[in-house]
Amino acid sequence: MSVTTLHRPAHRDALGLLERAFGDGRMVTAFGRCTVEYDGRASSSLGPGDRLVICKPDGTVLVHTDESREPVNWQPPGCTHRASVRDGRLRIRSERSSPDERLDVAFERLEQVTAYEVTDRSDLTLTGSEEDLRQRILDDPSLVEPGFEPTATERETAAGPVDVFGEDDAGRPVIVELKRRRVGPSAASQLRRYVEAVDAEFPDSGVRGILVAPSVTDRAASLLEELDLAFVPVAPPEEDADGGGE
Amino acid sequence: MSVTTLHRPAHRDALGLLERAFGDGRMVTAFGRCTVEYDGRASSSLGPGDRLVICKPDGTVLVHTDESREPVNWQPPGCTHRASVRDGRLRIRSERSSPDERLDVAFERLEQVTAYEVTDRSDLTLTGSEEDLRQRILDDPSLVEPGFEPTATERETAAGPVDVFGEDDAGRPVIVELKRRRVGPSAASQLRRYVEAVDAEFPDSGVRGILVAPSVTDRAASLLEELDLAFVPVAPPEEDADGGGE
DNA sequence: CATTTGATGTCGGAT
DNA sequence: ATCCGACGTCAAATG
Repeated sequence: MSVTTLHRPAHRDALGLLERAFGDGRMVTAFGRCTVEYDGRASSSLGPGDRLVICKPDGTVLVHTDESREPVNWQPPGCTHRASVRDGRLRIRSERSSPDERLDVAFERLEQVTAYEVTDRSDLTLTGSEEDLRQRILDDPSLVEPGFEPTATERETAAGPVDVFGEDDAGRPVIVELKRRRVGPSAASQLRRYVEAVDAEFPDSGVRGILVAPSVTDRAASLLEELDLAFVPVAPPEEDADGGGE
Repeated sequence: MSVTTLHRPAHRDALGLLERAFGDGRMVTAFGRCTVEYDGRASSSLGPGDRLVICKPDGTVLVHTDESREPVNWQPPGCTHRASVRDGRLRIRSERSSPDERLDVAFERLEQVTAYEVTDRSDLTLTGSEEDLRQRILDDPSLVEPGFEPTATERETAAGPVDVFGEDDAGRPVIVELKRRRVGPSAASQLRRYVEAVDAEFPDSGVRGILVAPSVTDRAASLLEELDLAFVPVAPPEEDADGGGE
């Protein structure tokens, strides 16, 4: 059976299903009125309300309300779940160490508990990432500027790895920092740190820094100018402009 | 009825439930073997597999596998969901504009569909945030250094708002940058931008920058030294050190 | 709207 | 394990 559901279960029955599901690696959802306590990197307390709780076999817990993409409370992968009944409430506790963190959900009313068998899986293929932008630059370095010649990607510097490293037509070292979307001041600072690091490696070589992104904010533009860094606009990856459909 | 569940429903029945649930603002979960296509800020394609799909009345869609805290695909709040049946598959489409984004889930096997009525809600109270750290500093400025006197929080500068602004015992302007956890080089850069901005406001006033955080990485430490910025360690917010019984 | 920054960010990769 | 930067980051506060 791929899905097992209990509707308004007795605690005893819900507990049994949860323990079996946790034991054999099934994913679980529980819905009902509950409170949630979290303690770890921070601490939080959530009063009674209707929430959907998801427990994954990898140790993840998600507590979702009917709003927002983000869970109101959660536990990351690697935790261990336990279910129990105390004070007439069904409880789900999920813990981990390093860092020590603990999440407690206590249901005062449990509407439904479901266990899912997840067998099939496929991988996601994503396009439009910074990696794609780098590939575009490597395919056509003149997108950065005529005469630019990439010599390395992810080149290590004292300030961290540089996206694309190369030389301009005058033989000067060029550091290219890629961003897939409009950037703020922090990207300029980041680029500047790289330039300084490489400048220390090759004193007086005239190291240049070029930020490649769709666009920059005003503040970032000022900062780039002040730091003597260049900005090269690149169009964001083409939408499949297939007006399509309907 | 607070929860409505259909087990291995006919498409027609599932469609009806989805349309009703979308119409009257209920939250929905659907589990089964499906493919997912996304196009918007990036594009992605997800082959057939077992996933839990959550549609919220605020326009959120989450597609979860049995691993990871993060949905493998999603749509943020503000989208509009529609359900349909085409090519013998139950489909859920969620779209929004600005930016134009579209998510399509197509079930080739639908194990269960559930609609939830979410009524109750409470607010989360969280402690241990940067805001808490600021409050601690303001309560006891000597945590930064003896003689430090805060004069403003979120003080505006050309580089953005400064966490805590004040004066040291010699009357020099002090910029305090707070971080709730161990910091890397970017925090040092950020602080440096603030210092430069304030230095431009008060030339030759000897503006100082102090980073307050639990700890810093080696690279950040070097950078701080190089930039002539100070670091003051603060213990992370106390865990309720109630060793507590097992 | 756009900008900026924090987050229990999470995640993946490299050391 | 720590460090580092990307992310379809998200979400809130602010102009």
